[in-house]
Amino acid sequence: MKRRTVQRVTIERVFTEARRPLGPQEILDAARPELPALNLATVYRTLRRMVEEGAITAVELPGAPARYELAHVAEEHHHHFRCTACDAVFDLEGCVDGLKRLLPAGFQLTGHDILLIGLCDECAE
Amino acid sequence: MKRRTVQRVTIERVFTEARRPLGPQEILDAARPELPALNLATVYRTLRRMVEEGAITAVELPGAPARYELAHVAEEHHHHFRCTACDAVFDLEGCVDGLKRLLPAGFQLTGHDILLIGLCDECAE
DNA sequence: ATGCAGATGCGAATGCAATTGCAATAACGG
DNA sequence: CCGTTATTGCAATTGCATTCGCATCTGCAT
Repeated sequence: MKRRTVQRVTIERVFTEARRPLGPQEILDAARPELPALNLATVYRTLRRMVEEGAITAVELPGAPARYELAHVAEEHHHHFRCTACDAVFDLEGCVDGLKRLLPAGFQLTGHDILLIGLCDECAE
Repeated sequence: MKRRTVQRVTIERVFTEARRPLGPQEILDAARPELPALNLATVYRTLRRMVEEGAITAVELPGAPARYELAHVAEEHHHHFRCTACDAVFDLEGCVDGLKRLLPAGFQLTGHDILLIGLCDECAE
């Protein structure tokens, strides 16, 4: 039977408060102030569990370990922004047109990823 | 002093003939018919060397090891397509407009990656 | 043809993210 | 409040891509 532990509750709250995709270490850092004993292995176990349950989904990024975001966010088609200074990832709203135009003859398009890169508001100051 | 070995010449030719980004194992597979003794470590060493020399550049992909493409291809701004069936990556020409529109207030845009996903012409048949 | 670095092949080793074994801990139904 | 058993912390382990050590080989200047 599934139990509602402090660790799990805290990790869930970290997600809802962050409002952006988080990596395992980011989650640990965010949770440590309130739960100093939290272990990275527990974070990984909880992430895996939450993915299986469909509570969160993985955000794969080029050349970086995956981040995770709440499933209800992921349901809305959207893309991401990565800050080159603080390495945080943010959700973007909306999409662009004209992707099919890039497709070579005979290729079938089933999906796409767009990643904007630059400085987030905090790092841009 | 730098030497012109069969291994290196073969790897260079594999690149020019492939006309798409290649991963280390793909390079090995493509070269093996003519150079059965070629070793993966040599492929890695050669790739590293070629990156340092500026002959090729790395193509980072979400959730997959990097591929490499000839530098003169990379100089032209372009994006990539990944086939979900054969896992090959292809170069695309052109780009799209309206990316800035996705940017939240205060964020600075310095670059972007676009990856189209689907079936390549061969796998679509 | 010769010699000497540079390059290769091979297996072992590394780095890093992610996972696991296990004893200790704690959630929760009764 | 108890007992069961899921969950945790911790350290050790895995898996995978990539790199390294070193003896051997081979371009290439002489």
